[in-house]
Amino acid sequence: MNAVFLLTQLGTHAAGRFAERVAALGVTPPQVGLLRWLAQSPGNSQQAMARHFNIQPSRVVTFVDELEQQGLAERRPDPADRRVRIVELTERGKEVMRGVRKVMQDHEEELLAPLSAEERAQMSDLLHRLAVQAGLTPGVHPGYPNLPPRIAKTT
Amino acid sequence: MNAVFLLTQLGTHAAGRFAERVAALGVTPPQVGLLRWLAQSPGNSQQAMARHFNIQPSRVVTFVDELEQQGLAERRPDPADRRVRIVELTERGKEVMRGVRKVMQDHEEELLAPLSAEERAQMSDLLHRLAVQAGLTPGVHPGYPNLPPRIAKTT
DNA sequence: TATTGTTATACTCTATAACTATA
DNA sequence: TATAGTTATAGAGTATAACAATA
Repeated sequence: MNAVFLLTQLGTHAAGRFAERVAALGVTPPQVGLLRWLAQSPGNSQQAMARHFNIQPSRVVTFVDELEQQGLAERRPDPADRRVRIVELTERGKEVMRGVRKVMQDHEEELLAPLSAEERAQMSDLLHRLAVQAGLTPGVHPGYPNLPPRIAKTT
Repeated sequence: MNAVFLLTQLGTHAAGRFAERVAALGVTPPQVGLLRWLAQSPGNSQQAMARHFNIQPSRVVTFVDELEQQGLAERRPDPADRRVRIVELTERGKEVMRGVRKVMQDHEEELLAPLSAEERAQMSDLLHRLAVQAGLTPGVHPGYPNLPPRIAKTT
């Protein structure tokens, strides 16, 4: 079987397994992406979030609504510009993030189980070079925006 | 960046690029999966298709309807059992398949461009071992069934 | 009774555009 | 006039269950 199809197959499989694991923490993979960014780069507006993940502002509203309902994040007014809402992790959000980090480790260990430490390093190196050439943003899953050009009707 | 996240990122990216490429042929990635199977294992029923791709029979109906409307496949009655419909590629379907094979080559070449022949072999080997351990079915993209355990609402 | 294919229905995910409140 | 956030609406994708024809 060719390498790129294997890559796609494994990537999809890995995403599915990850979804199963984080479901135990009560969050979805897209939410995990947002939480990780909120943890790493605090003090950003919803607009900044939309730009970073390359999604529509209206989707950000939905995501942040969800996180707020689950008590994982909060909207805070920006004193400098009353149009802007700063999004921040709550204590509970930070706690979930600790769980997410653990899940990521277990997930990695499960999927790479058949490889030696040396082979894992090899793999990382090869994948990293492909990612750079493909122009992927580190830490941002490409599944966010309108990636798959959905339709292809001939008629 | 960890290897498994890179794998997921690249897999999703690769799937998106592939979708763009086959769109030029008037088909979607799921359709390509079906067409490939129809080409390789002719004479199968819709039920067999549902089992092979691990999808609902009702989805098969939709898929085959589409392929039939685009003139790429046809339903034929099974002489032995009048409940069964055999699905077959049309001439036009076979022609599209030739285009698909070309697209797959170009796609592979584009994504693996940064790697030498030796590194590609290495990569294939590593990925193959991961795929075997993950229990993936060769040639079947795991994106078909109800893979992502969609919801994770806490409330 | 069981199975093949089909239809009907509902629910999630996402894109677009119109709207508000501020600047 | 432009921007941040919001609301409303519509479309694709998919799961489920009920159904007709045949075994």
